[in-house]
Amino acid sequence: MATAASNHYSLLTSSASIVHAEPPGGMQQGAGGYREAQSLVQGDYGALQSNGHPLSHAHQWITALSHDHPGPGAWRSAAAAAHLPPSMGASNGGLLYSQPSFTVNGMLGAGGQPAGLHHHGLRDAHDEPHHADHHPHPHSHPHQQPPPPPPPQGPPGHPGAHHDPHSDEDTPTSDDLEQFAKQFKQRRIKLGFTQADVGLALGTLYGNVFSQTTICRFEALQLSFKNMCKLKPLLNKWLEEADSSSGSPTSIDKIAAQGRKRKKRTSIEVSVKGALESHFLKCPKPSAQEITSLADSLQLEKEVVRVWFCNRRQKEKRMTPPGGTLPGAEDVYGGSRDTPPHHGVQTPVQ
DNA sequence: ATGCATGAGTA
DNA sequence: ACTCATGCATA
Repeated sequence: MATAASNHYSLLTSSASIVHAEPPGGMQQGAGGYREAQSLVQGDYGALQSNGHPLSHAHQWITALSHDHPGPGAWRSAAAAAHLPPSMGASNGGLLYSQPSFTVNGMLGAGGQPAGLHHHGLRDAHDEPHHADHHPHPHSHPHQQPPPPPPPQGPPGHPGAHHDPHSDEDTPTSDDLEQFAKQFKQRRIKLGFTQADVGLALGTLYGNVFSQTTICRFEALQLSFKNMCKLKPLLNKWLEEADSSSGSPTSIDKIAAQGRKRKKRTSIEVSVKGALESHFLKCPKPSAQEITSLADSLQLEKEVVRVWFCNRRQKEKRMTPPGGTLPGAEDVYGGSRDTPPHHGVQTPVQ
């Protein structure tokens, strides 16, 4: 039977007392109506400490980066870019990451490190040509890989002064990002932090919490170019703080995702995935009706199919292609790429 | 590490 | 309705 399309989401009502036991086998594919329900409980994230925990952290999404930016670099304040010497010798063999990540280790100086003091705006200083690079050609669906290596985002002052790629000033190149990501991972591991730890630390440091997922994707360069650029400064700063205050108290901020019901993850059968794959190759952007009929033939909710395509497209836009450069189909960097002699997308994947 | 999902911002 | 950044849940 194809895929389980559960239509009732577990209500993770606060606290960790409920161990939602989902009986496998109860897969009913009813029409989905979760969209409606979700809008009712919108905005419960920040206010659901029903346990009586003195949790006062409620600001997580200050990511209100719209079109109101400081203009001159927001990050280029002072942070001395401590370029990390590539002296790491051993790349760990892998499975040493612990999910629990309750490592009470978030650094944060208790003595001289006012963590949550002032979280300056983190909006990415972008005038980002959201569509400045949009497909010049009216048709041709192949794909478009915009990330023009370095978006011309010259600071209002003196251009033509690039020399050190490690400086958090100018926009890094894809190559820089790749190197940074690698070094970051090594350092992080050596310091004994998990990806989740870093995510939390960033939250306490700047007010922006990130999940293990995001850190993981950063290290694996599985984010968009723009996103990578945005996170790099933060992670860079974390590194500085990390090795600087190694052994400081910690502030375990437990920001759990409570409340809000999330649709249970739909498992799509491999065979069905294959079908979707095929369609994607033919048409990466099917129309609403296309999706509907496709969903019908595959016996999936329309939403699921729609989301699948969305996610699929995003994947295409990531930086590093899965499993390295595909033979004959590698052009993640669009046409404006002069194939640098060095750096072959390698994926050591821990 | 990754698949499916949510939501803000846009077009 | 899409893109994009991000994350819960899961393999």
